[in-house]
Amino acid sequence: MQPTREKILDAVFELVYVYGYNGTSMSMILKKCEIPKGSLYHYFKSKKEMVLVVIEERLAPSMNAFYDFTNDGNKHPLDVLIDAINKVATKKQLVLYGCPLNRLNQEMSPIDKDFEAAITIIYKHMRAKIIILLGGANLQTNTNILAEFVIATVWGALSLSPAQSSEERYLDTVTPLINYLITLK
Amino acid sequence: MQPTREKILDAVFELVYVYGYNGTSMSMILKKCEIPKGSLYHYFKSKKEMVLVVIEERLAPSMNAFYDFTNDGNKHPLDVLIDAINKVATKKQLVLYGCPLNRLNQEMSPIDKDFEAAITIIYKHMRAKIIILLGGANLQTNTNILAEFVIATVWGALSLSPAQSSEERYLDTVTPLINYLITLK
DNA sequence: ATAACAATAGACCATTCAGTCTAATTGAAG
DNA sequence: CTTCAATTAGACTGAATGGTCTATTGTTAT
Repeated sequence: MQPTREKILDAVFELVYVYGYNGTSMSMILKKCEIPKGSLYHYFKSKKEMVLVVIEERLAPSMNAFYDFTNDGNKHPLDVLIDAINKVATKKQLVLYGCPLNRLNQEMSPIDKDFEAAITIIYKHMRAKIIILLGGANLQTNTNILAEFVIATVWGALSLSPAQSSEERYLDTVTPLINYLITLK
Repeated sequence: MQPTREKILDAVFELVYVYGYNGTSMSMILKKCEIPKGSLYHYFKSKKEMVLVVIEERLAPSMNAFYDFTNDGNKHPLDVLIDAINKVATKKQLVLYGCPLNRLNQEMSPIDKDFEAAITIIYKHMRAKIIILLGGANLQTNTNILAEFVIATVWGALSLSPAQSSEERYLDTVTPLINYLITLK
């Protein structure tokens, strides 16, 4: 069986992803984990501190996994990037709820410096990986700007009304992005 | 002096924009308006109903104003669109907090059907206006997809970490989008 | 002037919130 | 077995939540 602390982090990650920080209550978390309150507060001293741990131990790894391009050997960097963009479509939760980092960012960054800082670190790490990847392509374009553009477009595409969200719609929305990237080769 | 009902709607719009639906309490609203609770509940029967009214009477008009292209006479449709994209940079609040429709969408659409419906109506209306605009350009591309791509990219660019948000950064992020649009002429 | 309704005023309510506290239970080390 | 800390357990707290209720004040029509 999963250790209590890990069980809590998993539950908090999922609940905050869907309901947001302010939309997730401690009682929802306790119910989902089926643990007593004393256990939770034994591991974490407050709700905020707990979610900050979730950002580090759950959100950061899941984002980094997505932008880990080290395996791709001799492909053109832009094709590696395009593959990553397409791969997003296969993750049902992403298509349905959007990027968890972006969601939390929009909710919390404007109102809490600690969240903003934690989220910004992950964002910059992602962006750095893309910039490094694109660096190997000798493009005419500014790769810093290009990396940010790609992230913005993917995040935006994932945030379009969940009402009609689907794998196809995401891929449609992202088609011009891919067309543009191809022209840069 | 502004009528009470309008004063409430303005305050709720601003507070929900920054703090989100769940992050905005009735007491925050009452404090900002400096009105007693009885007045507020005289005009609105609940928090939810009140915010739905804000969506209709404040959010929808402010979004529609942005995508009203009727005035531009003989310009190329793509230039009209590019102007609109650039104009976003001049709105400090947009650059700082992101698109209010997108923010509310991400927070509420996954968890409340009524919010999702109200937000989707505004979104579709915006998109329709862009599609009509692009229709006058006889492009080789699918204008439906292109419209969604543009909205996604702008929303995404506005959502990138508020920590370093600025007019310049937004314009940078959006540069590849504009470059791409120019190639379609 | 008075009736009738709209609007203001804020005390009050049940519930939920995040968080505390003490006690019981477990598990590992000696 | 005993000791001692880690963990589980959940009753409890004070503050904040969204919402109700009754009383008062303004305004307008007759």
